[in-house]
Formats: sequence, C-alpha cells, structure tokens
Amino acid sequence: MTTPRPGSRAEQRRRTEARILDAAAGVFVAAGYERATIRAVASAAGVDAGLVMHYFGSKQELYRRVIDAAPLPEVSGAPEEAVDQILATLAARLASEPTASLALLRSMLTNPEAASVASVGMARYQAQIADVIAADDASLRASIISAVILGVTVSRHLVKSDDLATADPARVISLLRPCLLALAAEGHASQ
Amino acid sequence: MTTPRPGSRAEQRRRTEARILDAAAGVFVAAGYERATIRAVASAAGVDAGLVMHYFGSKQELYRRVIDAAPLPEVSGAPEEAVDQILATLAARLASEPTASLALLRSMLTNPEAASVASVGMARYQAQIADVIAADDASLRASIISAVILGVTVSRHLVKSDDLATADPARVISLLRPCLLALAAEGHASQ
DNA sequence: GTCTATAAAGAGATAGAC
DNA sequence: GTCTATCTCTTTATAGAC
Repeated sequence: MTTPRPGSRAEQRRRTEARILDAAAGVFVAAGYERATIRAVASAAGVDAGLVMHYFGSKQELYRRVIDAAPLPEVSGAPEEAVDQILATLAARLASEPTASLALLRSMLTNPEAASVASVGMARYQAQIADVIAADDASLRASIISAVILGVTVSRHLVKSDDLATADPARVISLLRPCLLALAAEGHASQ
Repeated sequence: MTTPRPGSRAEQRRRTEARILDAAAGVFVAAGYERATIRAVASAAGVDAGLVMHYFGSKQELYRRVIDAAPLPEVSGAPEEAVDQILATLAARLASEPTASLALLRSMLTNPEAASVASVGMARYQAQIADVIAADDASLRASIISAVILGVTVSRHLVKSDDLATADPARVISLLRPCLLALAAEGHASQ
C-alpha cells in the first residue's frame, strides 16, 4: 500500500483505474449488469473501451471489482439496539446513494454472480439479526426484517416513482421503527 | 370471444399461442427480460423461434402480453380491513408462484417498460392504501407498506436463499400483521 | 401453421499500433 | 499507457419454403 508520487506511471494508472471503477458503478446502477456495456463505461470514464478491457480483463471482473466495494453492515447487542443499528444503516443508505450496493441490487435479479453475492450478504446479515432475537422463529423474523430493508431501499433508489424517493429519511426511519420492533421483539412467538 | 371447435385452425393457433405465453412467462421469471431469449422461449414451448416472432412480432410485444396477465389487487375499507386485504393478497402470492407478476418484478430493474408498468401499478396500489389511512403522512406510510410487500415478495420468490423461501405463508402473514398495522394506524403522525 | 435460412446489428474480447 | 481495428459470437428480426 505505497503511494507513488503523483505523475508516476503507477500513480496515473491508479487514478485512471479509479475513474473507470467510478464510472462503471454509475453505469451498472443505471442499467443493470446485462444492459451495461463496456463501451458505455469507457465513454463515461472518458477513455477507450479497449483500455477498460486491458485493465480488468472482462466485464465480469470489472463488475466484481465494483461490487466488492459494497460494505456489509454489522449488527449486535440487545434487540432494541440492533433495530437502532439497522435503522441507522438504512438512514445512511437513504440519505446518500450507496453506489456499489445499488449496482449489486440492480443486477441481483438478472445476473447469477450478483445473485449469489447478494444471497451470501443477506444470509450473513440475517444471521446476525437472528442472533439477537430471542424468539424460536428468530431466523424467520430476521429474514422478514431483511426483506423489509431490501424493499425500502429498492423502492427509494431504484423503482423511485414513490413518495419514498423524496421523503426525509428521518421520517421513514421513525415510521419503520415500530414496525421492526414488532418483528424483533420476542414475546408472542407464534404457536 | 367465440370458442372454435377443437381441431380447427383458429383453435390450434390459440392453443399454441397459449403454450408460448406460458413458456415465455417461465423464461422471463427465470432469466429476466434482457437475458431471456426468443430461442429459449420457443424451445421451452416446443416450437421454433420463427413461430414465436410470427405470432408476437417482437420480444417487447411478447413480454407485454405476458405481464398484461399480472393482476392489480384492490384495497378499500377501514385501515384494519385494508391491512387484512393486503395480507390476504400477499398470502396468495406467497403460496403460489404468481408467474406474470414475478416476470414483471424480475425485469423491473433492468427493463424500462417493465419499470414503467411496475411504477404505475405500485403507484395505483399505494394510492388505494393511502386513501384508507387517516394520517397526514398517509401517502408516505402507504409507500412504505407497498415497499414492504415488494421486499417480502422479491425475497421469497426471486432472491430465495431465505428462510422466507420455505416458510409457511401463514406464519409470515402473522408476523407481518403488527408491522403493517403500525404503519396503517394513524395516531402518532410524526411531528 | 410451422419451420429453415439468412440478414443486420450489437456485444465482448483480442492484437497490435502509437 | 492509451487507443484503433477487427474477429467472433449471439441475438432479434425478416423472407420465404414446406
């Protein structure tokens, strides 16, 4: 992790690569994996399509590099705390446009690799949530919570056409809290 | 809407067309619009690709015919009734595989036409829900409810990798009810 | 009514020039 | 390091044979 002096070959390459990755994230978000073209990425980054291939080797690899940047949130503690953590993460995702995550979500339904990455990520997230829920159906409750977060994120950033797209994140969060608390709180484990 | 006698030209055509539509729905659900090919549809229907084009003219038109079959649920009455209606519809969608709707959902994020159809449908659904909520932020609450339903449906049928995919619909519904009631119930309109 | 053959366009990927 | 030219494959869509 050295930082070559500006102007050096390596440094320039790093910059160009970063610019391409940025552009690629944008294109993947806007178009989804299948519809995104190397050419579009290149043109958005202000370089040639051949260069993109030269750096990343394939479209799949470029895509992989983009979604590798998608962070996995951590959850732990008491149920109420966990809900607050989940909502805090969501609030951040509503406020800004989490490009890498959106690229992943957008492509999740059509690209097998995206689907598998998303699956694994969601499963891990759900497992963390399930761990803090005391009910016997904890894992189902966790799945539903995660589905709710998914639905809200997709509706706001990708489907748009929503009051959700323009709403103040704080209001969304405050409306969602009782909802998630009902799911995370043990007590009336059905049956 | 006449029903030609079996064996006639028109009747055979109708049957073949129906078989193609069926196959197409399956392919669109499994692959999404971009990845679905006319060839795959034709082969799934046991006919030639040329025949599919001959009947439907274009891939877009075939797709349109498939998603035209997706039903729009109705909601009305008191908030509690509305929630029950929403949940009843969801229960049905969890129990069976609503092919046309899934084709729409799967393609929603990559296909402009699917996106617009989905937008319109969701907006209409949200408007109905908003109508039965008395709060001043009714439309935001309705959007969130609709996002929740979207998230659960997508998680179960498309993302799969979930406890949701195998769960008993009745349990999902009973976990979701307090959640939706919290959203649909007026009372503490924030601010 | 159904299928074969083919045209036309677009994509990812490769080789090599500058 | 960056771009030009091109190959090859896949796809939709068309025209016409059976």
